[in-house]
Amino acid sequence: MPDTNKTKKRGALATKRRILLSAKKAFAKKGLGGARIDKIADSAKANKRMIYHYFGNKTDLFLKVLEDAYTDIRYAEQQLDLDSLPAKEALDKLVCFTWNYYLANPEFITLVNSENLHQARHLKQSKIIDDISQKFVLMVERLLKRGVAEGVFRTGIDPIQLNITIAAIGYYYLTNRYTGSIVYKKDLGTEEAYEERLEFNLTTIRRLVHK
Amino acid sequence: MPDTNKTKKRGALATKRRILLSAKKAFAKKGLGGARIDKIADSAKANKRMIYHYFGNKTDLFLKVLEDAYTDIRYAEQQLDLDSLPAKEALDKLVCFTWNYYLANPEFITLVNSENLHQARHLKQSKIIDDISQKFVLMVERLLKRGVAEGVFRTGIDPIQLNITIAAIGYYYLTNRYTGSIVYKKDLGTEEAYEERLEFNLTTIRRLVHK
DNA sequence: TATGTAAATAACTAGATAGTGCATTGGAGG
DNA sequence: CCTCCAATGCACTATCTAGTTATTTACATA
Repeated sequence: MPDTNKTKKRGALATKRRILLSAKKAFAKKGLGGARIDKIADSAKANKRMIYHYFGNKTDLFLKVLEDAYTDIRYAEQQLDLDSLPAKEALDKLVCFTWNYYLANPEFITLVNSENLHQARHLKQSKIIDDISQKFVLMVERLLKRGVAEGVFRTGIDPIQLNITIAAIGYYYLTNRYTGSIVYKKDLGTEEAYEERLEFNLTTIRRLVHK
Repeated sequence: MPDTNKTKKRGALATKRRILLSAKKAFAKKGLGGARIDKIADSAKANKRMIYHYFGNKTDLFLKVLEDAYTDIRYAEQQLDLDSLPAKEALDKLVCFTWNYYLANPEFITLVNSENLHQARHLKQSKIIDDISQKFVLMVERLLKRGVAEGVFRTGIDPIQLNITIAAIGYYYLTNRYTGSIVYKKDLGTEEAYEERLEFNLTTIRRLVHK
């Protein structure tokens, strides 16, 4: 019988998954440089040797974690099915989704931050990122065109700049809420503060595209 | 003759300055965890011992670098003299200034990023941040009120949310331009790309406050 | 010129840290 | 039951790192 590849001799796949999950947490919390291989192995209830066995080295492990993070968010975006909604509602939905995704998956933000600190050195080598990104950009492009056709969006909006802006107003708030809470002398990390911010972001984007 | 405290026996003040400058570069490039005390000492053309002599330890040095970075930007903002301009022009000026400051002082961004990764643990202990931040928040508050009085801004805009948004749309673009260039298959780091982004940001904020 | 003191240096320590060589184990196929 | 190999475990290394101890050097003042 050939190997089913579902579970090898001794839970190989499960071990791999545990390592990836622990690595994601560690890299998100401490960055590539700050995360420790020994601690990742421990918290994955695996042996350090397995990390090198399955992933080669620390930076390869980091790349894999990063690729998975991008794959996950891009997949979730595709499930939004924006094409079946009126443009205005679709855009609102995208803004809400982006915000809620960041909130529910804080590792995504800090992983991306860490990679940008390294000037995307690892992601540049990735062979899967191009594919999954393209669909996402096209989706927003279609949405903008449709909004113009429906007569609710103005013309001439660059989809890339819009995408970046939607990400920025959520992402920045969440990454910088710690220093922000000190500078503005207000706890930006409460449930009410989050709701207030989402409302403000919806206004910002609606006004940006409005005719 | 008592010590003038300008330059002690052997360039103490100059050594301190060189250490701070090197530390700023190192922390900005690698983060608190990634920066190396030995390398900071070397590139400051100082001895490692001097770092401990003048700054105590690594985290204290980091806090000092961070405090200086905040002091610098808040000081520069005060020089804008927004109160003497019509509200609309003043707001444009603030958006441009923020963008150009980030562009000209990339260390500021990465230092703040690093501190947020640590949940502002160090800045919380700072005794000077509160003071310098307050003036800044009040400045934007006055600007918004004046814009309403002049009849050019709508009412009910939260100055904190506006501040955060102005920072976000510049800051996020610049920190994430590396992964962004891959995702959007477009070099976001060119001079033209920067000009395009600033233009877009001005539009975003103008539309956000517009009556 | 002598002297006290701050500035600077070098060598060291104790503990981490990424990565490896090699032995062991356990389960699937024969 | 046996055999084989992927999965696992353990101990080791070479290097690095924050922080320290002990010492020397240079200058301002008397």
